[in-house]
Amino acid sequence: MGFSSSLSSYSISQLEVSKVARAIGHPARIAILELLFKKDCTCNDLVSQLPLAQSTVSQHLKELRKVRLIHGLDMPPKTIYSLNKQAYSQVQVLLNSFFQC
Amino acid sequence: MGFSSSLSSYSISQLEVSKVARAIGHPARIAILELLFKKDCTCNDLVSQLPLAQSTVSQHLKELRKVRLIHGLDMPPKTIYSLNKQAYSQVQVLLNSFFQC
DNA sequence: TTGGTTTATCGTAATATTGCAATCAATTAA
DNA sequence: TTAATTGATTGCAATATTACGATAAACCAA
Repeated sequence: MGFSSSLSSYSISQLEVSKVARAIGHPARIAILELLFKKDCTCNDLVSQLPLAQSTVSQHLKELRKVRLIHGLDMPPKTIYSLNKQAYSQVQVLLNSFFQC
Repeated sequence: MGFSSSLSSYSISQLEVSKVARAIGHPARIAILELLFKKDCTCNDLVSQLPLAQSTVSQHLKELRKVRLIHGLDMPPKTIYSLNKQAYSQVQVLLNSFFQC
């Protein structure tokens, strides 16, 4: 990222909050989280409900996995994606505590 | 943004959540919000507490103003920045309702 | 008036993000 | 085996973001 050179100037919690915020900072990723909240999906399931190409959706899934908001179960050639409910509520708590004080 | 061509494919609330998430998706902007939570500041006040040039801080302030998380009171040549506490708690509610269901 | 202070904006460069088509690897179906 | 399906990855282009210095506008102090 553009600020990687002065990463150390920010606190762990500032970095953490901004990292998850950035991860959900795209409408497609919000849409993916909402769809996965309803039920587990394969990548193709998601592609058919989003205005994006398969490779693009796969990329967004990768971003969400990177911050552990979702979980991919490998069943080749399929991957079953699901919400990581634990991480999900941790993020909820994290954002809440940021906005609380 | 890169997804502006298919903006209409997303719901208002998906766009809204992702927009505020993106606004707080940078550690400098998180730091600014935290500093403004403690007390109102001028741009220079913030510059002296951040590892960034004045023009960069001004740019971040503009982003935060764009989503109305902060408020700028013009007292030329100074501008007094403060949290927009109302918008702040609206964002809190917005994110909570997203994570709730 | 002149000089200092403050902050927004402009110009520019470096980097990151987003999106797609094409392809590859791994599996299943025929 | 051969063909089809699935999804990750690669390569690439377009655009957005981040950061800085320089500058301009608006005010105050001397």
